[in-house]
Amino acid sequence: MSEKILLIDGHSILNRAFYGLPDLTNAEGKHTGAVYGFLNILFRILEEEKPQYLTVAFDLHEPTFRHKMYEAYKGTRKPMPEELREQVPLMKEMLTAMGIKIVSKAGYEADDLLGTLAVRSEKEGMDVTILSGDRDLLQLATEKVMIRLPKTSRGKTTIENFHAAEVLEKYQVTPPQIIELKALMGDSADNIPGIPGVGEKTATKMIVEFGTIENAYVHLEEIKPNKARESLREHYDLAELSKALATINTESPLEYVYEEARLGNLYTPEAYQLCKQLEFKNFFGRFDTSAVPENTIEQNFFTCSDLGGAEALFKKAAEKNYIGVALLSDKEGVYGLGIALTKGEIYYVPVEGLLTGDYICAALKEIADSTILCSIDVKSMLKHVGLEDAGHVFDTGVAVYLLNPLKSSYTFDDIAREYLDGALLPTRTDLLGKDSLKAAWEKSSDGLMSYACHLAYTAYATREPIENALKETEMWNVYREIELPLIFTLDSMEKWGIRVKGEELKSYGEKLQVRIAELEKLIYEQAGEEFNINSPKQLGVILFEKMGIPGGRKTKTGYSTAADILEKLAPEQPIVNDILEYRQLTKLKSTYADGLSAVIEADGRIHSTFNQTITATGRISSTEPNLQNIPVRMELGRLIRKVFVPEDGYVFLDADYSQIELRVLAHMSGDEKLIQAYREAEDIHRLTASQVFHVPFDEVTDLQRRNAKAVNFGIVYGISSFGLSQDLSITRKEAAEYIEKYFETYPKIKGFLDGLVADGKEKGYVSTMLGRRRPIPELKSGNFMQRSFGERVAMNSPIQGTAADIIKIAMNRVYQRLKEEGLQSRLVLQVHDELLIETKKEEVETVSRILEEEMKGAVHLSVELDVDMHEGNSWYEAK
DNA sequence: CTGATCACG
DNA sequence: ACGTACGTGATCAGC
Repeated sequence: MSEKILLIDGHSILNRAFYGLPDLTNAEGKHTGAVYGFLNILFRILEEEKPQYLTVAFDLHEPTFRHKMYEAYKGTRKPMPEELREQVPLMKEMLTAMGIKIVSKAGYEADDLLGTLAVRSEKEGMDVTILSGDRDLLQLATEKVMIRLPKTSRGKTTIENFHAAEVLEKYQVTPPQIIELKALMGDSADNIPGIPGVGEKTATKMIVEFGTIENAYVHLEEIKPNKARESLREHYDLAELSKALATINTESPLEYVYEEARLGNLYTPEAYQLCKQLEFKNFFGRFDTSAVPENTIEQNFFTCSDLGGAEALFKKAAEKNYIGVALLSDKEGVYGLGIALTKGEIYYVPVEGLLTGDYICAALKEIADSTILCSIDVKSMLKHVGLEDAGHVFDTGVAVYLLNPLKSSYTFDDIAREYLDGALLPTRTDLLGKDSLKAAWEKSSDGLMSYACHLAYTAYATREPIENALKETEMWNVYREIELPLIFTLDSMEKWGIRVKGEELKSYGEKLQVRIAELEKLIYEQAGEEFNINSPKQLGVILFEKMGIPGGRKTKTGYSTAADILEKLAPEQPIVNDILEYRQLTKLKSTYADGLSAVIEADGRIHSTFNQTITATGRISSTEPNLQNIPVRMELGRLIRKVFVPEDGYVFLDADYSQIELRVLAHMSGDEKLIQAYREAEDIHRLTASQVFHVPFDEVTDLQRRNAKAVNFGIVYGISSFGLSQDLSITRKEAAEYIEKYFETYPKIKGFLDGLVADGKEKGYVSTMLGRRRPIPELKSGNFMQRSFGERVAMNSPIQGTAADIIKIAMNRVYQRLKEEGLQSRLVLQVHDELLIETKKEEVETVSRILEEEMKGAVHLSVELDVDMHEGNSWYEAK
């Protein structure tokens, strides 16, 4: 087995990664996307190829021979965007840290070095793989030299591979003839002028026929298209120049020692540090961190495992103005407590012997009377410590979420790095590995102690800078008035949970199963074979190949079998309808009937988790299970809501805002016509239709109303004619006309939306009415698709986010009033614009008044906030 | 572990 | 020319 060398075209791959990926930045604002993408593809290729040698070639930023020749011909190369330029040294630093050989040479391009090394290595008897984004390199392909060209389409990277044979197959010419082809066609990206009037087709024909440009000149008179012949005759100098430009020099005088390029351990401590700095979390797992020296503060950690010591510690803690705490706990119990009294006095109190979880939690509650507990996750602490006053806690996680709601998680090492001057703390995985808290506790691991202390330290040390940041960004009010109290509201909802009739859920599932089995049989009969209906891949083959339904194709992995596609393609096919019904039923069974059954707890209730730090817009989300997507639109699914019932002696009161987002739009835009519409109309979609289509209110057709409704939605989503046309199955042109008419009807809306985009571009973020921000880095992207996305987000986020702020205010007030007025009724669910209260029967009147007052009065807008309310003995009845 | 699909607002 | 509606989470297939 011969040895293998991997040669990488550094700039070219970095370039691909830069344009193919969203613009990532780390906490310091350093651009990292290209480096990340480069590493991703590097790791992938290494795993596939397993080479013994590896070298990355870079251009130097000095003009090379080939540049000079070209620049003499015309101008200079186009500049590299700054966001990419700054990543070049970073990339080299990373490669060096990983012990990877880098080559570059004054006067030579990376291409030349790659070509030179490829030729040399092949002579040494090696297999060669060249990774580049540049098709020019194809001239180097042989039987032993493979060129790999990564292509990113729709976010997914596929790689095209070329030995000499594949080049011939795809381009009809040999690899050396690629040079001739390029020279004739030209390549604006590579600054090769080419022959005017000669494109890919003509060039290929000429080279296939004559082999080389020189030979083509010999046979000039035989060249077919007259235009090409004359152009060629006229531009012989250009052909010569182009050929020289396109030719890769395979004999560069490069000093190169193979041993220096031998692949060793890439996952060095230096590389790990760099990955941490750049926040490449996905790569952390690749490093063996056991031997990595950490920048630690551990010398200040003390364990306090005796009762007397703990007492003294708690007493001291109670005298501080604020302390950092980390209660290590899960559903099953409490494992320990980290306490930071100052930046240097950090203690760990394990649950052990006389120091029980209950004791520690009781102590914490008492301490909170006289000091502020700063924690990265207050809600998890509330599960065990019955605090009631938001004034006595500081939630680092929620605060950092407000400052940047785009992150997918808020870990202490991230928070420390961002708010403590780049401090590099070990990660949870560094300290605990893959162990759960419980597992670590059972081992009495030192890691657990260190973990608790690092958490407490971070919460303590970051409080001030984070508080300052909230004030500077004018989000202190949102934090204090909305998010902080919300922690307590959500905690209460989670603790109460919602009662579910397990038996009925089970029989609902069984009922579904009967029909599912019938459908399965029908589908197999029609298909003529048994297959996995749940596999889009298998299903696609059956429908579009075996059964010959026309018009397939859509996704990168094969045919799309999504419901809307199938409905448009073959609404009359019985098998399609059976499949759609099958899909619907299996969804209901697996996600809802079976899924919900599995999470009913011993108290007969489901306790979902409401996450406060997930969404980019400020909404909350619900997990394990998600109670915010229980079916309602279709009757069969809606029936599931019958198993959600109040406790005996209670009923449900369900209250939802009517079109809150459109009302927010009316208010924020200040459009008098839309505001007036809301003051007048019961049915805003019908009124919109009547105004947009200039017909009397009572004569609006169902179709007109439906269209108007879709436009209303579209506006809120960040309108685009394409999106609307998809939704309504109309042409883009028609959709554009609707939108235009809408903007004519409500003249201030367009200005408002344009203003949001302009504002977002200028500031880098957009804001809700209450000051919550969402950064939109995509607005600055050079990529059309990403920038357009940014623009839609700039239009949608302030609206969706303001609505989220409003219902959060309402929830907090409802929760507070139920508590203050000593009522037994309780808030149990929030579904974005809807609140569900498990209401004591005697309190129905009081509670409905509270709901109406607090929901309508949460904020004052120039349109009324309308609330629909229903009472029932199940969620089904109350909705 | 990612993509496709589909449930909700 | 580019290729899309905004925001979520759970499940299943198939690498």
